[in-house]
Parts: sequence; C-alpha cells; structure tokens
Amino acid sequence: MSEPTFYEKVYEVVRLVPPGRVTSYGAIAKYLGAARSSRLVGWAMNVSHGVVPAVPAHRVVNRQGLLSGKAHFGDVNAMEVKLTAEGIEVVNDQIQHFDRIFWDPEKDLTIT
DNA sequence: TGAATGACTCGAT
DNA sequence: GATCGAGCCATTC
Repeated sequence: MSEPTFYEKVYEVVRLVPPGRVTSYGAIAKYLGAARSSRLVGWAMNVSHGVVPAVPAHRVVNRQGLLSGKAHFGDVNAMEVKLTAEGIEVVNDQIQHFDRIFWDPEKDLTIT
C-alpha cells in the first residue's frame, strides 16, 4: 500500500467518463496538471488492469481517436466491442465522430 | 542514484 | 497531406 499516485488520479478521471463518450490521454493529463505527461496516463492504464473498480480504459484513446491501446486489453476486439456496445462507432480501430463524442474532464458539466 | 520504460503529443521535413 | 523524430514526465528496476 502506498499513497495515492498519479495513476490513482488517472483512474478517477477515467471513471468519470460517461458511457457513450470517450476522452484522450492528453485531456486527462492536462486535467491532472501534467499535459506533457500524456504517456503517464497510458502507463497508468497499464496498471489499471488489476484495479478495482475496473477502469473504463476502453473509453480512453489517443488524440486521433484511434484505439492505440486495444492490444493491451487481452483481446484486440474487446475495446472495440465495448465502445460499440455503448453506441460508439468504431471503424478500422478508429472512432467515428470522435470530435462529437469526445468528453473533457473539465467539461464534465457541459451539455452534449 | 542512474538509467530505462511507455496504451502520447507536437513540430518539422 | 503524410511520415519521421524528439520531448516530456512519473514510476520502476
């Protein structure tokens, strides 16, 4: 056991992502005050595998809306299936209408 | 303590 | 417009 680290903060933000929406690593990093630490967010996701409650890492994608981390879900299709189940269109591992379903932690109170 | 890693991002060519 | 390279920051060995 250790004190809350950068990862714990990342988990909190990722869990705030509403279903049917997606966010980017940079957005989370920026919200945490480390916009340049976008890689740390990805690292946190790597540790989030055994974290509870589960972290909807499938709602976190890169700046291009590409499922860059789908290969780390165990099944490369798991991420796409989860996103599609929430109503998100994914084609060729890329999210469609990404700018439309993009969710920003700082705008969690903003309307669609 | 120092060096290496990483599911990213931006800038330049 | 697409592709390549460097930067950046926190955690781990």
